[in-house]
Amino acid sequence: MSSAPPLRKRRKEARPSELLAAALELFVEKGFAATRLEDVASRAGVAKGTLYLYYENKEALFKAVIQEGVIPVIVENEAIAAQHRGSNFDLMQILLANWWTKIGQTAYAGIPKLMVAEARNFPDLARFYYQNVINRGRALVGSALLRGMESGEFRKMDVETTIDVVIAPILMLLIWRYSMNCCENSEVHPETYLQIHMDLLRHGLRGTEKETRV
Amino acid sequence: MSSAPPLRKRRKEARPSELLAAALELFVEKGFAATRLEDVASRAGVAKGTLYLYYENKEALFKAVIQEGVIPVIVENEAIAAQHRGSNFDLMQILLANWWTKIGQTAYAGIPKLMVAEARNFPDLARFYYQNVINRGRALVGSALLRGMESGEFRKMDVETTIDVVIAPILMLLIWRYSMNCCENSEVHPETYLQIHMDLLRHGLRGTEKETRV
Amino acid sequence: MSSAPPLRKRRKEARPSELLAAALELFVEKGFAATRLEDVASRAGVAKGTLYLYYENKEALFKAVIQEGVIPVIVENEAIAAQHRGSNFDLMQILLANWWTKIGQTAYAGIPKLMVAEARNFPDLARFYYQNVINRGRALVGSALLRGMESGEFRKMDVETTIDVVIAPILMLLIWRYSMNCCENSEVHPETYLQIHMDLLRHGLRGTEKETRV
Amino acid sequence: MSSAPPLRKRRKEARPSELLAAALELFVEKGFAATRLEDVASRAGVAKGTLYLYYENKEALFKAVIQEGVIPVIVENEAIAAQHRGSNFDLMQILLANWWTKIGQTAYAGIPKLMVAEARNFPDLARFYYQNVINRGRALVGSALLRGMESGEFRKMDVETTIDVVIAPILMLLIWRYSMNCCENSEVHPETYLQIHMDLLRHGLRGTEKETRV
DNA sequence: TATGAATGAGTATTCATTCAT
DNA sequence: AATGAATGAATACTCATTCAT
Repeated sequence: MSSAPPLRKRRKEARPSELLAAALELFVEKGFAATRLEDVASRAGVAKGTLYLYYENKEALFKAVIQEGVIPVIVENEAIAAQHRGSNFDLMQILLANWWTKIGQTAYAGIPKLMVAEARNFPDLARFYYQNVINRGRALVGSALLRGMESGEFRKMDVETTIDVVIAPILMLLIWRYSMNCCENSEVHPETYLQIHMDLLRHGLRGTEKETRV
Repeated sequence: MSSAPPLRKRRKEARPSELLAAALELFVEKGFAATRLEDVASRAGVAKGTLYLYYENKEALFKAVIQEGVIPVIVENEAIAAQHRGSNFDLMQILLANWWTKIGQTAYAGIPKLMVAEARNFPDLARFYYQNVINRGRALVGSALLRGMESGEFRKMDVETTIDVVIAPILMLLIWRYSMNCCENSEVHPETYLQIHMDLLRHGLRGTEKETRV
Repeated sequence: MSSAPPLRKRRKEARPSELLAAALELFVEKGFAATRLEDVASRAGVAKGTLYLYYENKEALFKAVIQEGVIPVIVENEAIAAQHRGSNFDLMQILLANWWTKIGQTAYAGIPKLMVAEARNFPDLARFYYQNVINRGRALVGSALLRGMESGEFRKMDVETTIDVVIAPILMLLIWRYSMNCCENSEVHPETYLQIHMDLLRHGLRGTEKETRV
Repeated sequence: MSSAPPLRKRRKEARPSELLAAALELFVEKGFAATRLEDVASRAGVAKGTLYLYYENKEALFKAVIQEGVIPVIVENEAIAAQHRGSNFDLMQILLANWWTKIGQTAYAGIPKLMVAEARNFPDLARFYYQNVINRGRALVGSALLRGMESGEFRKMDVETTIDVVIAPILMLLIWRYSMNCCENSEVHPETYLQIHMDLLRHGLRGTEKETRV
């Protein structure tokens, strides 16, 4: 009780992240449409109306979840990529590792499945996510692939399409976990999965020796 | 049995599949929750109440859609695999081609996204789908991979996990198409995509020359 | 039970007017915004959802009330005016008498006050009412005034403004009854009120003898 | 007491009228129910909670607005009438002119419509308004009419009812302005309107020459 | 069989009011 | 006195399901 800020204030500052955490959990668990804001509020320990003091509506809440949770990782990865020198395949591994740590192993891991499931019904959200997450993520992979192809580290392929093929298993890993996990034997070991994916890619993307020499 | 059966009877017998077709389209387009049974009925040319003569409720209709949808193609592919001799990579290409023709290019293409989106809400349906579609699909890929590894055509890897990595981009192609397609530049060219996927796999799975010789 | 139409059908045909009557009562009693559709429905003896089978939403219900109740009287009066020959003051008396019988002495009498009270908050409704009721009512009075001025029956005055002055006491009579009626001694005797209004108008509008002769 | 009192104190004492002014504007603009107390507070430059230090609740605020609004003008007109000698029609014109200046051309002009719209919901307020404003206003007009009839300046008519007929267009002018003004061509020119009203009255009320002589 | 009229549970959002600071 | 964070009651509208015809 010495010099702590008043309780009211302390709570006010903590509210947004408490609300975002509760919203993330419920969105991931039940989907966007099926999540009741009253449940979000009560999980965060406040009343329904309080939520509206911080977020204008359900969509704004969702966007905030994405904004706070996912975009920072994209930004981090953009910085990593900008500084990186050397093997482009190594870069992709580093980006993946960071993404896995910050997203794949956290509560945010449920977001890709959430987006896939709700995109059609909430085009605004889909567009927001597409522009702020997907597009930027694709750009990261794309530039690594492009530079690798130019340097001879990778074979020459259609870059835009290759991006999607490269990303797909990574997304699918999470989508799987948050959809079909009901079925017992569907337990994938993520680290093994990612390792095999990258292993296949290493061989699959590799330029011919001739090209590499050049 | 000379001419076609009387119209009314034909109609009556055709009802279930007409309803399923209408339901598939709408479920795929809007998702389960957002699909109105009235719309399903009117697209099938009947009144709302009629639907309930054939399916107990919305959930039963959904299950019927899924169950009718995909299994026949699995059966076909199982026959193809049983007869196949020679390169296991070729076999995988053949299975994929058949699957693409029968599923990927038809209205059933929307089912994977639908299952992913709704699995959590319909655990027993998810289990059904898992056992009858996913497991059998995985088994097909798995035996091709296994035989390929044994023959030296493929490198040795953890088979179960590799199955998932191999399948993931194929599923993701469809999931993508039925979720994020709202966003302009997300136009993937499926044939190119699949070709690159198989191309990466060909190189990625290939056994070392040494092993192959053995 | 001889040849009566089935109960269901009979009720279906009666619904709209039952709903409109209930809506009129409640709108007039509580105002548009404060009227709960659930109350309208239950006063009409149906459930909330049933209302939506007949009227798309609250505003549509309101417009229907006006359409069914008020506009026909306007139409009648337009027909009366079209056929009328002779004194324009007499015409105004006839129009007023009809309006008083069909509106002023029925449940629709509450509508002017309703519109005045809610117009600002529901501009769509206001516009609808203005165009379909007020404008046409003003036109009726306006053409009587104009012809009367041309024939010398009335003095020459600014017609558009005179219309409003002539109509005002008539509207105010109803507005008064549905607002300040709470106060005991505010009991106006409508027939006397209207008679005095017309009496004042008769003298007030009268052309000079000179003009009349012309 | 030389200079103005300290700012803070002046502020405090000015609060109530600042709040009433803000409330009047908003009540008139949006109606009672649609006015948000937060908007009233912020227009008056205080926080929401502050409002409750001065007025117990929304209803109390509304009552205060009405009570402060109009009575002073009634008092003025009562004084004018008490002193007046000569033509009773002239007196009515003078009273109207004063009322128009002090009410019709100020923010108070919105009060009649406000009272009409809300009287049903606030019966005791309506009674207050009736007794303190309407009744006293009617009495002013009534005594002018009565004396005019006695002197032969006006025809003999039912005084109580004539009062209402005479007042109606004046009230309606303001009611109109604050309700249906949304609709384009409903632009009334107030001065013309009032002039025509008084003009009609002058002729309408006039006693027969015979009577006048007596 | 087939219809479609009727039902009523379920939810995002607003805002008057309270009260800890 | 003044603030503004927190509360929770209140309501339009949708749609799966039922059942009289």
